[in-house]
Amino acid sequence: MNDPRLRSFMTVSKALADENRVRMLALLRGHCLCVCQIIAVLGLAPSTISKHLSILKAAGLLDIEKRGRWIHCRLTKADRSHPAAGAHRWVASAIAGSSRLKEDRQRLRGILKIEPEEICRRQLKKRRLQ
Amino acid sequence: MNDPRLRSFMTVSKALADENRVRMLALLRGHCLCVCQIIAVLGLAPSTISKHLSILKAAGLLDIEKRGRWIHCRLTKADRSHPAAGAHRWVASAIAGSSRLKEDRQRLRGILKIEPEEICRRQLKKRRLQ
DNA sequence: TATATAATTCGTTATATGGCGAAATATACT
DNA sequence: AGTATATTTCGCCATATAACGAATTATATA
Repeated sequence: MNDPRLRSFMTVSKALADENRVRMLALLRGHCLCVCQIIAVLGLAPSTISKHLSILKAAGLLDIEKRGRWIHCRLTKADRSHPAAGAHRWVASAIAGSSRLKEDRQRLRGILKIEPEEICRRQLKKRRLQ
Repeated sequence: MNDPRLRSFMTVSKALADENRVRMLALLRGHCLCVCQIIAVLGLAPSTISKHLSILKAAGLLDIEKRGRWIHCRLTKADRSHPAAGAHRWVASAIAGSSRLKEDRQRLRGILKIEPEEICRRQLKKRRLQ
């Protein structure tokens, strides 16, 4: 079965079928974020976040840009023919008004006031204590 | 956590995260079908199809109408504010051109030429042989 | 009322998925 | 070159999900 159209659709729909990944997409709406910032907002292990990001990237829902040791993520813009484009529109309209995502945005505002270096330092310290 | 907006979105996105359920939605685009017809096209066990249908219904993606012993399914139309409405639009645009779904439509054309009673009779006979 | 039957529910099994921590990788800094 | 560190990969475990067949339910028909 070689059906690229259906397969890429399924990759996107499966990517959207996890609440934490949807939270990530919501965070990235309007922001380009460093992985450590996403970790800080969602409160999941770095390895977990990393896996989620790779799933979203494979689905064409976000782009990853490497800047030295830091990795920055942003929602994809281009290619209206790819399922991901329509998915972004759907997600944006469907999740408007979610209280949980609102809390995430609130937490993000706090995070954005701190330097990324400081965020990473705190996460490292926290992990060493455990 | 009481977040109806996000919860209903997740119910829909999880409903879309299975290939066989997407096949069902594609079949129902433009047709109102009996459960036995869907079984005949997809070739899955009745109990499996039934479970998938209940998931799609719970997500607000299809309506079920009981006509005697037969149950007819159709895509939902109403309520543009529900995530399901946007989902229908996204799915329709994203899966256009899938070869697998085209094959399903082809098979459906054959099925639609047979009386539903005859379909059920054949399925019953087949199951009894096993 | 008894039987046939379209569909569902239930119980079981196999596979997929999400989560973590430890180890590995890659890049900056000394 | 060697060390620190941001992120990823890997291996493991727990849970979720999809599939089936058997038993059940609900409706039509004899």
